[in-house]
Amino acid sequence: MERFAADPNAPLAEFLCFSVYSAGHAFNRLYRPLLDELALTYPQYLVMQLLWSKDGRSVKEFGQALRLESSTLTPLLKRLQASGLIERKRDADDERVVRVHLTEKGHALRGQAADVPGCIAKAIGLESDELAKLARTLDNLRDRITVESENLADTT
Amino acid sequence: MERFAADPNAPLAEFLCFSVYSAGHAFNRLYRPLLDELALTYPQYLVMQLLWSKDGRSVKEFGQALRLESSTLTPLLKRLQASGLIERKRDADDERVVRVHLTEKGHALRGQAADVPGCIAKAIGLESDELAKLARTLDNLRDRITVESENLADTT
DNA sequence: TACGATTAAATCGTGTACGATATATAAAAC
DNA sequence: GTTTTATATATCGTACACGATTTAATCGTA
Repeated sequence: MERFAADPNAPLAEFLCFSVYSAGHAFNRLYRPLLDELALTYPQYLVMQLLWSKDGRSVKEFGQALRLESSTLTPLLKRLQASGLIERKRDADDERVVRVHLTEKGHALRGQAADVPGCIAKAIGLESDELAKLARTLDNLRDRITVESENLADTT
Repeated sequence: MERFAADPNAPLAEFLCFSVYSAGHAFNRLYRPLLDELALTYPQYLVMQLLWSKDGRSVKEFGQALRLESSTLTPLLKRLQASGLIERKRDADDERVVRVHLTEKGHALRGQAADVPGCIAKAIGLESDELAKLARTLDNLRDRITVESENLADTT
């Protein structure tokens, strides 16, 4: 392997990686108390969002949209099925494909989830312009989210 | 729970969350082939970095630096101990505290890891100025990382 | 049309991550 | 000085997340 240790940007790059890593955890902790009320995890919530926008997606489509492998999605979808929110059926035209459909209960959950995006937006507390800039410093964002996350947890 | 669904930033906020979430995965996939050569995971690598900069840290200090809980760190540190890279000892002055020290092997790994930051910096491909702006769009960053990650995996 | 190659999911093993809880030690309060 | 409180790790159960591999179905092409 080549050596790039002399690159002066090397430490900054690693700081950025850690910022993303820890910001991800912070977001997860922010979502958790909201999604607990829906008995969903964050990845499950993402799957439900996709289904609410378009029903009958294949496992592959979820993988492309969420950048996840079938080894992650298959167990996740089975858990959503066990919760009674979705059904999984082999495609009649192509038996390799598994298509996911919302149940009554899955449709009904949509109303309950309507609050979530607004709560997140409020917790993040950014204007549309700033969102487009994607948070000038992820570290500051992470800290703010952590505080908001704790506040949300307190009032729940 | 209050309703904020009318907030026009709500969808943007959720997009940002997903950007961070998926960028985190992308970084992980970028690091994996590099860290495989060291037989480390990314969180284990972070712990080693902290130890290389200052030995004898407590579990709590790792938790504060990495924003992780003891329920995450304890098993992780036990695995590093099982690999022979670190030792865990109760602090003599305060028996509640567990302090972590590098072994010979742990010290030696530092040299092997010297390449990693430069490889990451190169893969991300940003100047110092841009790093300070923290990637104007995390989605673009994620895509670039994914490509670089695949390239790295090919040549390994 | 047969058969090798490709594709879509599923399975398996390992390693995070967390909240809730437990345990042991130390500090504080009385 | 004992009892309460706080602190530092550890344990447990659940759920991602991945790479490697497997299985089954479809496609390509000779």
